[in-house]
Amino acid sequence: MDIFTALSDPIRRQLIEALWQRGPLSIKQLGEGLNISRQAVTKHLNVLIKAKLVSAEFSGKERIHQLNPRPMEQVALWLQPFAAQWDDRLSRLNTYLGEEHEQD
Amino acid sequence: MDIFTALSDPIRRQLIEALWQRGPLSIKQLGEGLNISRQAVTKHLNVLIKAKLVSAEFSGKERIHQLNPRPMEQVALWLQPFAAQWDDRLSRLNTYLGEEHEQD
DNA sequence: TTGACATGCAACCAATTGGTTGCATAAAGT
DNA sequence: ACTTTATGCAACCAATTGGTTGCATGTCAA
Repeated sequence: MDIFTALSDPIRRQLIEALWQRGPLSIKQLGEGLNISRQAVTKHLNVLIKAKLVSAEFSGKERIHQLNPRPMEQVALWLQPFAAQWDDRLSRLNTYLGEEHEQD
Repeated sequence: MDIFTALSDPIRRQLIEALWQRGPLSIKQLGEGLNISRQAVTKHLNVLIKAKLVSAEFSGKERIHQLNPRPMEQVALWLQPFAAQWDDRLSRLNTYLGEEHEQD
């Protein structure tokens, strides 16, 4: 599953934000704010898992999810070249990235 | 049209890259590398236009497209909070952004 | 003015998406 | 043991997506 696709759904982005802000959560907990069925939440989470953005493991009967934000780096790296034409702040950031800080 | 959705398709990302690298191009020119019909290219371009990522105007019989990368900033800004947990380079960048450089 | 070229519009189609409901199962609480 | 709770699996569905083809239109070149 492609990461850009995984991030293209607002609900999935909300799930990511929730995990970011509130730490590891179960399916039910993650679904609480959202106005969709539990199964719909599961589907979205599975998309995120396939994209490696989220990892899950069982703790008893609960499936606990954890955010794995590193894959999102790919997106940031794709965006970089274009950043030069954005606002001042981001163009300075782009300059920064373009300096001798490469490591890979 | 949501920007994340616009960026979620690989062909649309290719179109963006083409406009970035080769400058303003017509529909036909943009479709040349791709193995899909002209109309499919048009559809993708229209998605990018609705997302304000691309602007187009006619020059004679040709519709010339231009990249408008600034809207992508939104994506970068969404990504930012998570960057702290990425690699060293990006976490330093995040620190940089988190300093007193805010402006908005 | 005739023909070639670049495009728009519309119909159509298969596959995917995002959602649902119903039922089954395993873990935890009483 | 019984009940509740959290989940998985599968079927189903409507809407959207990404693609196609056919035909119409406006522009440019000969």
